[in-house]
Amino acid sequence: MQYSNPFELLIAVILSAQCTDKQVNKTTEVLFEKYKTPQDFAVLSQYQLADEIKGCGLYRNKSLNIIKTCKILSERYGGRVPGKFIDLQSLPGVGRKTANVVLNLAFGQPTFPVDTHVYRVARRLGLSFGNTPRMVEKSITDLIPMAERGAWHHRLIHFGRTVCTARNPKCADCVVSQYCLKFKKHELTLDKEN
DNA sequence: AACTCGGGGCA
DNA sequence: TGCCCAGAGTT
Repeated sequence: MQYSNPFELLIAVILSAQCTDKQVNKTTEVLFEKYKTPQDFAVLSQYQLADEIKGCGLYRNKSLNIIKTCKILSERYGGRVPGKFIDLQSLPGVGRKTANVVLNLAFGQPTFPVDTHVYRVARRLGLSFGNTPRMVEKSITDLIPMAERGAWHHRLIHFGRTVCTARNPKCADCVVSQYCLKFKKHELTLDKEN
């Protein structure tokens, strides 16, 4: 994702939940042409914004959250995106994953955003010392050099979408099944439903 | 832990 | 057509 400032990045990442980057790019290309600042978004009605972002799904939640977030940004943060995790995560529509994406891409902080694919793959392969999202996050962050974070993020996601899927993982096609904790413990099998 | 939101992607 | 989902919030 290439966005010209932290605010556009934040909005784009909020929109990207359960939605493809392609759809987000198509939506934001039009959206940021009309509205550029938190103040521009804060005065929109929920229905106006919902209509603009409809293509990204979950539009009722997202439009309401974005408007709330933009009001907070303009009233409490001088119209700027805060650079602290605690501040970001407390914004409506912003969870651990979104906050970490913004911290990494907009503020250059060494975070590793953990989405559902990274979360699942890390636990199955035993890349994490614990099962909670923040333990997976810390384990992965410690394990992978920040210079390679972006590349590994995409590799793990692609791996999770194509091979190490949530249901019916393709263990027969998996090049690392011999190292997989779940596979060794027979909690994953070659063809049974998981 | 389980549910909801929802259009898009894909078989 | 029907199933799943490159998340977060609520109960």
